[in-house]
Formats: sequence, structure tokens, C-alpha cells
Amino acid sequence: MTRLSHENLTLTSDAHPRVIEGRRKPGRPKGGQSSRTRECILDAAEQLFADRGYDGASIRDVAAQAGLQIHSIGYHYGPKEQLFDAVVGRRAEIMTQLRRDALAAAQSLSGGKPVSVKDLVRAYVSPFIMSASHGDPGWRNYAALMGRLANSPLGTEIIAKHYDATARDYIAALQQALPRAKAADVVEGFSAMVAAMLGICAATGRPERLSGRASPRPPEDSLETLVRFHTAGFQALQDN
Amino acid sequence: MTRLSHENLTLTSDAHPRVIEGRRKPGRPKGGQSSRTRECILDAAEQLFADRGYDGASIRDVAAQAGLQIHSIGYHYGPKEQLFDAVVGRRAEIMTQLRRDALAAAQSLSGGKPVSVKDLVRAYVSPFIMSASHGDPGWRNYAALMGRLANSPLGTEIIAKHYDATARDYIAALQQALPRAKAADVVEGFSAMVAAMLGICAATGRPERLSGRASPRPPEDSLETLVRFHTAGFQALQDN
DNA sequence: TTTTTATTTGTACGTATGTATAAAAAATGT
DNA sequence: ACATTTTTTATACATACGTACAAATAAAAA
Repeated sequence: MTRLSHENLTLTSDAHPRVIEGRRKPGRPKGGQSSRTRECILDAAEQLFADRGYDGASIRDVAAQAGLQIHSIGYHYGPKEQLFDAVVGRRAEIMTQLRRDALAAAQSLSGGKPVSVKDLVRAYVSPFIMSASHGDPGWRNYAALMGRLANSPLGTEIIAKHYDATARDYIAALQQALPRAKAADVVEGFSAMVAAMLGICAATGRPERLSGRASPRPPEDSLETLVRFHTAGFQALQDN
Repeated sequence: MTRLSHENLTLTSDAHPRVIEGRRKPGRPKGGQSSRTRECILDAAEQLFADRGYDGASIRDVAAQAGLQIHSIGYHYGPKEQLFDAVVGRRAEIMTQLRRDALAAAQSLSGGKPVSVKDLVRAYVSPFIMSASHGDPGWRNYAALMGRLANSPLGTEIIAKHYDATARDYIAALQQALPRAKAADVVEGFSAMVAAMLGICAATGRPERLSGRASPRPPEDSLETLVRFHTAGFQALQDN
């Protein structure tokens, strides 16, 4: 367990320092200190929104978890919805970049010809599943949060804002890979793929219960199964 | 617009009387009247839970929507979680029966041999999608609610209670239809199928946005696509 | 008719919520 | 050295929450 101590601000965590334990004295911090406080707030909010949902997590909970006063949250992020948007947006930017890069790489590798369905499915799904299962509790919380959000009005709105552009790119590429499939079917398949991806990362424990196994599957196995399953699904959309 | 009036209890709605508009006088109602009040409460709670989530919908909202006093809710259903369970359970019983019947019918029709994957997928998914899209706003709300719940802890718990038994039956049948597929893969495919089904009925508007169409697809089309897509997905799990 | 049961009403409690205000304190800019 | 900016603390407000209690009322049971 690492324990970083920087002035009056003490962060403790294993490999991922994010919870402020000691209190800060009031006053302007030295050089850009606030940016770290802002990250701590996002981390705390991320975890609580994931665990309890948007309405279930209060601003007070977030402040307590981050070791701050209530008003510090509002000071840095304004009203609750804005904080929520910041939580979603922070990693959405990273995830979007990963997916864009993966798509560009696949496209340049296939040189002009349409990218295969399998590569598209993998390119979209892999960054998310891998991030959600590679130790970082922040990403794990984020993935759970996205799953919780998926079918709610507020969630849909914010997901649209941060993820629709990339989704459209992938759908277009899928359409090229499946020229005989109806456009509406491709979108439906894409939605199914996203829903399955989020379900895997939600860690509800249902798959374990239904299969009788004690611990969750290795995420790499889930990823391979998901890719195989949905690739075949997409291809079946060509038979009209 | 039909308007039924029965004693002091006045229900108004088109084709689905569920919102009490006039106030009831206190006192014991005539013969089993309360059962109708109880249904009204469930209808109101169903809608509000679907629209705003478990934490977003208050007992006061439910009472107001049902035209009752706050305490009537607690009187009939006890604490909030119990009301929630009642909301989920009411239609879960019906849905479970529909799925059991469909499975039994398919099994007797195939006379001893394993039921085909396609029939299994359809038998599981069709009752839900059809109920969610056949006019009844109660079922529509219910389907949206289930989608919202899917990846939350409370939702998982209650879904387990009401739906796991049938899920196990279908997974066993799928396993028989796919003898060369790994058990964990079949469970993963089943989870994917459920997630896609819930996503379709959640009516988030995302598919419309991503495909540029104005109105949602006819549910029959979505159903056929889902069946085709997931049948192929399951079959691909046989190639190890 | 009297008693019992079922249901609704009205009110209340203690707590939690999102947001706002004012003041204090420490670093920075001049 | 002084004024300014940034961030924290402390407190407060109005409202909303889940739950509970006692009283009132009307049907049913005796």
C-alpha cells in the first residue's frame, strides 16, 4: 500500500490514490492543486453513482467520500447534473479516443476494403471490457455506472452526448462490411452488442448464479465469446 | 374515452382504467374493493418507477398519481421496497407463465428431441416484446422498468427472485440444443439475449437517433431481427 | 343492534436533500 | 506591503423524503 503525502493533502489507496483522507486547510493551494481535488471528486462521485445510481447518491455522500465539505462539490462542478456529466465525460473522452484509434488502425490495415465484422466488433468492445477489468477500480466503477445508465432517460441523454458520434462511425463501417443487410437491422445489432457489453461489465453476479460457478469468468473469455457471438449475429443479418 | 363510476371510486382512462380521480370516503369498502385500489397503486408505482427509477420516484408521487393519501400506500404494501417487489412480481408471474407455456409447447412439439435454438430464443423473447408493445401502457411501463433495473443491485436481486428459475430452464434447453458449446458460453449468450431484449423495450430513442429514422421500428420487425441475430450467435458458440 | 374489521384521512416526526450565503485563510500578482 | 484571486469552512434554508400514529368512517359480522 502506497501512501503519498503532499502538503496537507493526503491521498491513500493501493496503486490508485483517489480518496482524500486528511482535511485541507482553507486557502488557495499551491500551483494547480485544485485539479487534483477535482479528480478526487470525480472518483468519489463515480463510485457512488455506480453503486447507488444518480438519485441514490447524494452530494453529501460524494463530499464525505472525497473528504471534503459539501460546498466544495458545488464550487467545482456546479449543480448535480453537471457533476454527473463531468463524471461520464471524463472517461468517455478516453474511451472514444481508444475506439477511434482502433477503428482507424483496422481501416488502414485493410487498405481501402471494408473492415471485417469481427474486427469491428472487437475494436468497439475490447477497449471497454479491457478497461473495465484491468485492475483500476475507477474504470470498473465507470463501466458499472454506464450499465446502470443505459436504459434511463438521463443516462440516454448523456450517453448520446458523449458516445453517439463514434457509434455512428462504427455503424457506418458495419454497414459497409454487411452490404446486403438492412440499415435498421445493423443498428439493432449494434444496440444488442452494446447492451451485452454493458451487461458483462455490470458485474451483477447473475451469470455466476445462472451457471453455478463461484467466481466471474476471466474477462478475456467473456470478450472472446462476445466477439464470436455478435460477429455471427451480424453476419446473419445479411440473409434477408 | 370510457368513464366508469362505481360508488365513490371513479376510474378514468382510455381502455385501461387505473388512475383514481375522485377521492374515496373513509370506511370499509363493499366486497373486495380494496383489490382494485391495490392494482391502482401498482399501476401508478409501475409508471413512476419506470419513468424516474426506484430512488427517483417517491411514495408521495405514487400516492398522488393514484389519487390516494400517502399512508394508503404503506397500508397496502408496507415499506417502499415491498411495494417495488410487488410491482415487479405482479407481471413477472404472468411473464413466467407465458414463457413456461411456450417452452413446454415447443418441447412437446419436438417430441423428445432438443428444441431448436431459434424456437427457444423466440419462445423466451417473444412474450416480453409482444407484451411491451401491444397497446397496454402498463406492460410498456413494466418493460421500461425492467430495462432500467437490469444492471442495478436492487434490480438484480429482485429479478433473480422472480426470473432466475425460468432462466435456468431455458439455459438447460439451450445447452441441449448446443451440445458442443461450453456451458459458460451459453450463459453468456443468454445474458446477451436478455440485455438486447430489454434494450429494445426500453424505448430510449437511441436506435432512432443512430439510424436517422423518425419513429421507432415496428416491434415485430425488431423481434424478427433479434431472433435471427441471436440464433446465429448461439450457433457460433458451437465452434470451439 | 352492537361489535368488529377494513380502509382512509390528517397530521407529525426526524432526517436527508440540493443549493446558497458569508466569512476565513492561504497563495499569488503587483 | 498590499490587494486580488482561489479555495476552504461553517452555517442556513426551504423542501422532500420514508415512516408512523391516532382518529374517523363505513361496511361486515355477531
